[in-house]
Amino acid sequence: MELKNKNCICETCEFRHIVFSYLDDDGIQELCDNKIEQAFRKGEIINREGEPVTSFKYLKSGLVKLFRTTPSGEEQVITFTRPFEFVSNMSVFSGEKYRYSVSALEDSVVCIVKLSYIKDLFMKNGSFAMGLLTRMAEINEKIIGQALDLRQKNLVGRIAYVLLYFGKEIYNSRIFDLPVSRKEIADFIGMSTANVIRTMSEFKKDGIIKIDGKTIEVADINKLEILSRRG
Amino acid sequence: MELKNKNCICETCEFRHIVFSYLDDDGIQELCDNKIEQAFRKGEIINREGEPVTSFKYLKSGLVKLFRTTPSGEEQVITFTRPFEFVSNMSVFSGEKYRYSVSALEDSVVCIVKLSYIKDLFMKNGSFAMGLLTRMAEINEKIIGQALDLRQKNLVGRIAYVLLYFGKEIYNSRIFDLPVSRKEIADFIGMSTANVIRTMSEFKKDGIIKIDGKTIEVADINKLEILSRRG
DNA sequence: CGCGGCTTTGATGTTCATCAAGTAAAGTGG
DNA sequence: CCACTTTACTTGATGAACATCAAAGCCGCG
Repeated sequence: MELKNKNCICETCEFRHIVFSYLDDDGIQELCDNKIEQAFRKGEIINREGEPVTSFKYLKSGLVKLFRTTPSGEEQVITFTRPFEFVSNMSVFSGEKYRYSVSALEDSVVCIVKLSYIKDLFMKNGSFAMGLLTRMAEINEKIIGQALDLRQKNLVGRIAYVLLYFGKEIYNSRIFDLPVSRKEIADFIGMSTANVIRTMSEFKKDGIIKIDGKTIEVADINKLEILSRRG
Repeated sequence: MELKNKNCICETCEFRHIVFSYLDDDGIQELCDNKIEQAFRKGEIINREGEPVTSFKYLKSGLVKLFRTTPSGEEQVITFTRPFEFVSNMSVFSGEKYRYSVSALEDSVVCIVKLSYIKDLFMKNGSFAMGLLTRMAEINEKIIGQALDLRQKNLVGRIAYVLLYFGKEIYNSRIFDLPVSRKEIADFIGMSTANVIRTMSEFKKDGIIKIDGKTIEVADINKLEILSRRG
């Protein structure tokens, strides 16, 4: 976990157009002064459920998972997010403690902004506030929609859905390396690890996907989509 | 579906302290001028999934359910909400169309505010914006948390959870009339109607609850809570 | 009064979790 | 770099949990 307070490069950050599109150059400069970047290696925890929220964070690069731990000690994976989706989630404003944990699935860089600064900005700059609200709304809709999508499907449908999700939403490629273990997929779709593996093996036997360890190749996307829909 | 553009009584509306606590008297007066009240009878649709969002709505009195319809035509119930939780949900800012349908489970009154007015207010009044964001965040956390809670439980645990939810969160009473059919409970917890009924009958047999049609009395809340936790 | 929808219960079958045992892979310390 | 340990993965067999089907009773409503 390495801390680098780089020279300010926010002016050219591609993020600017997504999150802070309503800030002028002075505003961006000020943001920069209140921001640090932090790098996390694969597997490291970025936020821990229950700990106080002290800053506003967003993912600059990498891939993370949101999850929570049930009273009985099992992990529930809530969703996976790429850059341009916030890491802090709504916990920032809705409470003083993180509702979910966040960990890095790939090496990731997180921008960390003083919470008081973001709140101040939010109060003063209506456009910024509107942009932030809209973005947060989208993220929540995604999480809720995913949960509902999965809920209505059976095992086969859920596996197909997840594979399509990684292929289309996360990697935008027919071939990709799964960033998660089979168990994490199980924790995401709410099924047992053994059955996740079994179902993936069957997809392989049926020529729908090819598997080599973590590497997945979608061989028959049509069939996968049918399975996802009908599941 | 009856429309009444009452004389303005927003100054004394208990809502004021929840949603619009950061508006002064002039602000409230203005809000009133941009608002109408609409009454819905039990069973009526307030918002329909897929239709354009034209106004900002919140529940003044009554009880509603949020739901969506799956491609195969089944209903998925997302959550139930009482007054002080918004009806519009995040759809208002995150997209032009409603993501979910909303219908009245009891006779309900909805306040309808011009969307452009709310957006304008949001832009100009930072405190209002902050209050709104916080509230919306809470609602989303509730929905997501409920979905995750239910996901980790088995049939028995889910039924126990739902009964406790109605008793504690919705009615705050040991005896209450279920505002939903058995099928709607099934659509909420993601189990079959037959098994919802069966499980409730077993709770009755075991003396955990008493059932008389829609009327439920929680006889042994301890046992119910244990079942909910262990389920 | 009769129809349709909601409720109830039993019987049956499918789906999925669990257990177990073995293999591969990945980290760990010498 | 190798032996060791641990963790992830895989597959089969078994049983539990749950859906589905069916038939009957109930209730509200036109």
